[in-house]
Amino acid sequence: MARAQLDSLDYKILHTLSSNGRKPYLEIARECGVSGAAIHQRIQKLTAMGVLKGSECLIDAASVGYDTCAYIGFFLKDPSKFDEVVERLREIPEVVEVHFTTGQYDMFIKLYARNNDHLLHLIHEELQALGLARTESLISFKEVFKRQLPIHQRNKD
Amino acid sequence: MARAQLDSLDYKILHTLSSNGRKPYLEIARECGVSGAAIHQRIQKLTAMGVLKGSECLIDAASVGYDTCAYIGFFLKDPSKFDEVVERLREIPEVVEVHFTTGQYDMFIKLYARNNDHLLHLIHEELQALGLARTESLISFKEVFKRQLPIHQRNKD
DNA sequence: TTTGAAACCATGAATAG
DNA sequence: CTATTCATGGTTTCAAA
Repeated sequence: MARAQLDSLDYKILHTLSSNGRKPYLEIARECGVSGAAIHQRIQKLTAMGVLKGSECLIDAASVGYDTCAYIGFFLKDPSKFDEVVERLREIPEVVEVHFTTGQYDMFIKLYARNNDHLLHLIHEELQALGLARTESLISFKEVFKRQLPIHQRNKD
Repeated sequence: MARAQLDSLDYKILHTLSSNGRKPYLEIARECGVSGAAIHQRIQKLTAMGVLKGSECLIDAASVGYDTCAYIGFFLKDPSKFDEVVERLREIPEVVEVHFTTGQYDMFIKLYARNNDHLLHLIHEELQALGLARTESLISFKEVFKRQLPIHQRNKD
């Protein structure tokens, strides 16, 4: 997706919703000095353009039983199987991000596991079966912070 | 945060909101066969417990001018300055995640940049000034997918 | 957990700038 | 093409039980 042509009201809406996905449109409208219907129409436009891709709640991982977060980089034994590997990664619910990267690895993923045993299980039973070579894991023992992209009123070109 | 004691209604609520942060409470209530007030009270409880930590909208990074996503691992020259470094990373808006990790690095961060030049600027001007040794960058040229933690009705112990 | 009531909000149509 | 007003029905929220 290319850079979208957005004005300052669009940015204000995105900035607002990025920190509170449930903020009422009317409240945003009051903060921006426009009508509620205007916000509603902008949000429909941003969604249709693919700039806004839904909303989700933030859940504390440890509270729901995921104590381990890890990043794993790897090369594939058979690089022609990229797409197939992606599809199989999609079926492993613990895998929450998949990137194609430059340099050090072919692919780089983020996953959550219940504990270290579960992580080992995921790596040995689920991931190795996909045909990986040279796997490297990086275990996060503390996520110090996590936040959204910076959305400015006016982004410079 | 330790594992919370949650029942299946709590999990159903989290699962529902994790894919649609704006779903009306009454609609969730109908799907779960309880009153709207019950959902409202559960969400207040989950929020007070720290299980639910707000909600945010999903924004397409490229549409708002961020074409480059990178992960950077590094060691600190002076490991006693962890906390100070975290505070300074917090002031760099492009840095969206900070982890303390085992093994390969002291710290591991995720950031977004407008383009490769901007990434280079961030690394050389902003990050190096924090006192880093042995930095390694990993540039994602495609985020194949990104999704939420798996939330099941019933998580096994 | 439920009900019920008041306040509030989302949504779309029609209209005006 | 985008914003506004307005009407309708749905939603949030709180107190009381």
